[in-house]
Amino acid sequence: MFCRRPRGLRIGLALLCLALAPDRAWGQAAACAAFGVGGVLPTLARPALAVRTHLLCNRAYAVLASGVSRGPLWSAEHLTAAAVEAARSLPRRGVFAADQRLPPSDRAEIEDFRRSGYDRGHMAPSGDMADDAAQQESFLLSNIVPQAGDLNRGIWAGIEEAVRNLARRDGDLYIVTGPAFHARDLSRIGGHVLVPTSTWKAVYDPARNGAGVYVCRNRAVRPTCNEVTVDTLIRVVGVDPFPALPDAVKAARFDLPHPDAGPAERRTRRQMREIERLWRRWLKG
DNA sequence: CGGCACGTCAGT
DNA sequence: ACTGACGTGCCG
Repeated sequence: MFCRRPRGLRIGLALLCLALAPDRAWGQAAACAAFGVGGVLPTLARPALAVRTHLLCNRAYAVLASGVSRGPLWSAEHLTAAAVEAARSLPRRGVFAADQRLPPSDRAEIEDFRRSGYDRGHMAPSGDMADDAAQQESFLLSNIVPQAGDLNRGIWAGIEEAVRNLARRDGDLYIVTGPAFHARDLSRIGGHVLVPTSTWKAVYDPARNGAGVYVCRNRAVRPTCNEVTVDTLIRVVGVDPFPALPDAVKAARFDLPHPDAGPAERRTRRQMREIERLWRRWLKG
């Protein structure tokens, strides 16, 4: 992970690579670690996810970029109330750009998203960033996945806002955001960039010593969200957002604030059929 | 992701 | 009318 090209490396070689890493890489890793609970960044519980990954450190978040999905697997932040205050008075702007730290074979390009039908969805949100430089870094495509517009601009935006409000109220939060890919229905845009089936946001609240995860279906028609435990995220997605947390905290349900209701969702034909089906089952007993 | 439930449809 | 393969949605 610390090496630029982990392709084909086995454990021993990876350790060697770690030992030989230049000072700058060590420094980056150390700075990065501060974004994780207890100084520990997220880990991958599913080994298949680890191929062609690159750990990238930014001013306000760390991200693990995948050359397979050509996007982030997780973005980790430590969001403070002070940062939220500063972000509030900062104009929201930035320029989407390919992340030149990644080799061309492992990164998304602007053209991949053009006319794809998907929004460029931030993992670490631009609205969390307290200064211009940090905000610009959030627009790097290593922090971006293809996201359904109604999700990105609807309930997902509401979740981001609700989480910022929680950070203001409780002082600080550790937040890890990422995509989930269901092998059953994978698609790509631009021939390269994998479209996630869901996007999720894990939140640890030190003030209340609790953690929970928002999970949203990344689809155009009915992009609904729900909450699950950290345990469920680890089992299903294969990312442990908070490895340093005790098992009891990961297993416990924890109420996260509900997002502000987005624009009223209109009822689709599919949804009507579902309602009819449930109604029939109810009548049967 | 995997497991279950359900709907569709083609072939008996 | 029955059956199994297949697709799709939901859930944790």
